[in-house]
Amino acid sequence: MIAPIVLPRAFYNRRATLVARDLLGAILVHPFAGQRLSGRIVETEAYTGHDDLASHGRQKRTPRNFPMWGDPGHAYVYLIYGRYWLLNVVCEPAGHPAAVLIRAVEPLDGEDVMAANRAGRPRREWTSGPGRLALALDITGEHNSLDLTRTESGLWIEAGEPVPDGVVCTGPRIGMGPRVLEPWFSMPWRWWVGGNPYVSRKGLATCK
DNA sequence: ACGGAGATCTTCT
DNA sequence: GAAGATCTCCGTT
Repeated sequence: MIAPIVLPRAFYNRRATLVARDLLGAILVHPFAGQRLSGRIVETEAYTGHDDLASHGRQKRTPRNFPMWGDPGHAYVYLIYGRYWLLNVVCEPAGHPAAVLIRAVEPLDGEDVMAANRAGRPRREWTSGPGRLALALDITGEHNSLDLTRTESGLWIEAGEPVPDGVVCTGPRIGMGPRVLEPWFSMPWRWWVGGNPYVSRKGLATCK
């Protein structure tokens, strides 16, 4: 068996929209409870800096959002609605706040653990959403700011089968309030694998 | 299938 | 005081 390739820092040291595209097909890995929990990334969203009304990078630096200003390739895990953890990967050079939200994965390894973590829910609902996948893979605030380019961190992302352009869809980000007008037709923010059952939601879509 | 409300922490106005 | 990169439950259609 060929050793898996852990995505290197240079992969993340680019514009968030490009990283969001190229993360499709990559494998998120979290060893937990003696097993390898993993999933194929099938949906992402890009968030950038001061000019992005929806991004935490537009706000002041705070105890919550500080990882966005750090080195690319690190995790930014934050609590939303006081209830769910959301996993992001930091992009762009340090000092430029930007990140990609992992919105959905397709379960690969550790399915029995995921099933237990998702308490009897149908397989489709294990990892089809940013909050859900964090529950399924046991990703929490303890993983905030870990270096995802090192397996020693206990959480990392491996290269997977590339997803060809013909299968990729783009659209506006999910959950944006009325204040945020998305120029998604000129600059795609949300990326997903067309037709994949684990994509979290339908929505306006451009597919090739 | 669809819509509304609640849970509950961080940040902003 | 209110809104938010969410999810689940419970109501009605």
